[in-house]
Amino acid sequence: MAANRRPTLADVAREVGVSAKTVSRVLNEDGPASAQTREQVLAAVTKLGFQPNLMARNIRVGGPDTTIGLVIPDLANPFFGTVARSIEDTVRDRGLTLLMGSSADDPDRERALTDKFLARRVSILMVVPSVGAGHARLKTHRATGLPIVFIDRPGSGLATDSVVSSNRAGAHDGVAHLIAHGHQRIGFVGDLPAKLYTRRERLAGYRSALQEADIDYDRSLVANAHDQKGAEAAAGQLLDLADPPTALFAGNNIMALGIVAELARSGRKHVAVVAFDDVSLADALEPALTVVAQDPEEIGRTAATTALARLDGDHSRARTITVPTRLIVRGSGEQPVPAHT
Amino acid sequence: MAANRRPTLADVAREVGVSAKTVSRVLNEDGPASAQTREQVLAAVTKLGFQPNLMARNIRVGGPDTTIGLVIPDLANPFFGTVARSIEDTVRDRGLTLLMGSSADDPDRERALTDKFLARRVSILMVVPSVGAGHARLKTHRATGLPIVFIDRPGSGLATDSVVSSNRAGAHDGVAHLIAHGHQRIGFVGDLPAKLYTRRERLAGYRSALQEADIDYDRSLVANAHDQKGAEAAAGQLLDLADPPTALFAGNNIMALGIVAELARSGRKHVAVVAFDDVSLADALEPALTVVAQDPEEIGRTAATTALARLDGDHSRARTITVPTRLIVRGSGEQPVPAHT
DNA sequence: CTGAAAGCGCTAACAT
DNA sequence: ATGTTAGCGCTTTCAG
Repeated sequence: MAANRRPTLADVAREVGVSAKTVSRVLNEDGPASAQTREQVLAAVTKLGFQPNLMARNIRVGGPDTTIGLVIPDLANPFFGTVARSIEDTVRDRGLTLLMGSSADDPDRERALTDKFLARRVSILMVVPSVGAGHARLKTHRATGLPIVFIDRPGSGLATDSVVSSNRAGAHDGVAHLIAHGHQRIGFVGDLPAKLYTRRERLAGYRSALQEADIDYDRSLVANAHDQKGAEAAAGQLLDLADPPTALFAGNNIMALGIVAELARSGRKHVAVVAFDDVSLADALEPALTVVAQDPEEIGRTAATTALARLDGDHSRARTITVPTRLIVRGSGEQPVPAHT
Repeated sequence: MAANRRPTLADVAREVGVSAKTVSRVLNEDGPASAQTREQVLAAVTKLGFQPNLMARNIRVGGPDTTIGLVIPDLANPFFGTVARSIEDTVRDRGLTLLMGSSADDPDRERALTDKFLARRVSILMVVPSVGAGHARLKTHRATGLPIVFIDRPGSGLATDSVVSSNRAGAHDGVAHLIAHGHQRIGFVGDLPAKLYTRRERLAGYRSALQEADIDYDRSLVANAHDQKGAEAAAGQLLDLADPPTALFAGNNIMALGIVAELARSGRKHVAVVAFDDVSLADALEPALTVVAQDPEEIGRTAATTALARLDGDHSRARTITVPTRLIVRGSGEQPVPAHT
């Protein structure tokens, strides 16, 4: 039961009676090899169960490792999970493997993860940056040719590619939809921290829609939370105001879950709702949930193709690519405004 | 703009005027070092932006790499995403990093991923095995001491640890709940392929509940699908039967989404539903969705602790650990049975 | 077509 | 407290 040593190139070479380099040649289809040696080598490889050590190979070749480092806030969040799958699908035929981790939106954890990825010499680094994480230290890595792409939010202190949703326009459209259906007092439930890029942008879209309709911005209608339970509480508080909102706008998918759960729990079916980001079962709710849908597949695909282009020598200026959102009207935005008393 | 070479240990050593080994010692807190050299080294490290090459280190040290290889069917599926996050949380303080990939339940893709992970000398291999993927070839890796854990389903051809839900008992309880509320014709919408372990087990639980209640098993009430759209169609077909079911049991979370969507779309609110695996917004549906909840956090945690124990020298027999499910009654299982005509 | 030697970046095992 | 040598498993380079 002792841990057997794994076979190495040299073991295979010895078995066949050739040099290590010959085995290497056969396996990598580098240089020529006689049909006979090829077969012998392949047979020995199977017999010994040899699998080349990719780390050793990489070390010698010197280039980056065939991995992509990906930092997202939460592996369990389906939005980021979908982004990740899309990235994977896009890079698969390039032979790249995903190294992943959750930052929990904590800059220290983000940094720990990126450092690990850099120490592993990833080919590409992709990060959903946390508030408070500086990225200036990544400059030297950019200089070595490492493509860095920020996803969902731009990074800070580093000019590099980023891929974001049309947060401001999307939120504007969602709120305008509510206004078009007669709502004047519209609550905003956003995620925390308040400085989060997506929250700021979406709040800006919310405000611009209000302004367009000559509705005064009322700070007391803006609430915050950082998880579903918090969003439930935030929604409840807004609706308990003396002059409560008749409609709510959810700043992201988790906030949407909280708002919908709270309305269902408390039986407030008359409150109109529009959410930023689609959620499953939105269709099956009563009323069905109107959303500003993001396109996580496209976000992932864009991030990946951008990074691959950089890897292939694209030296053009850093870009911020905005992936459009789409208002999907399903009904919850049209809940009637209560008659004035 | 030329790709600068990254600094190496030797560069740092040269900068300070010491040997490479000394730098190594300082960085790894191996052996002693005078306060002065330590400081000089650290300064040089910062100045040059040196980051040790983990691959080179690993190759020299010879042990496995500090990574965990994790193969799941779909990075975007929140069930597996939650399992992954739980694994990550459990191994974080051991310094292990996740190497992940989606198999799409395709044995070839599963194999390609595991091979890549093995070539990277992962410390632990965790796989949600696909139907048709043989695992006998992993035996030699087990023999070298590599912990292998199968998640959600047992592997085939290899005696190793696995962590699964109490599929059979859970499905039994869910179906029994429907029977207790008067349902006699209960449809089963399961995922594909039919040979999938979880599907078989859950179907067995369904059948045992029927049998317990002396209800004949009717094959025509069993439908299959492999995605949400398919589940919608499958549910529709079952309900269009001449003698349709009055209740449906969903074989997993995706099937649940399909069934609920179809019932909402077609306005068949009278059909009772119980789903295997919880879904978000289940609470907010009308009626709220009764589920047999799995515990993905516990599954991930158990898989991780089991693997870590193996890494720490636990040589006891391979175990299959069953994580209990829990029936969460929310209402959808109590939809009344239509009066007989 | 094949092999020998050198070296990738790092650390183990001895020196000193 | 520090340095030297060797070598991890592989590939590059240069000879044959």
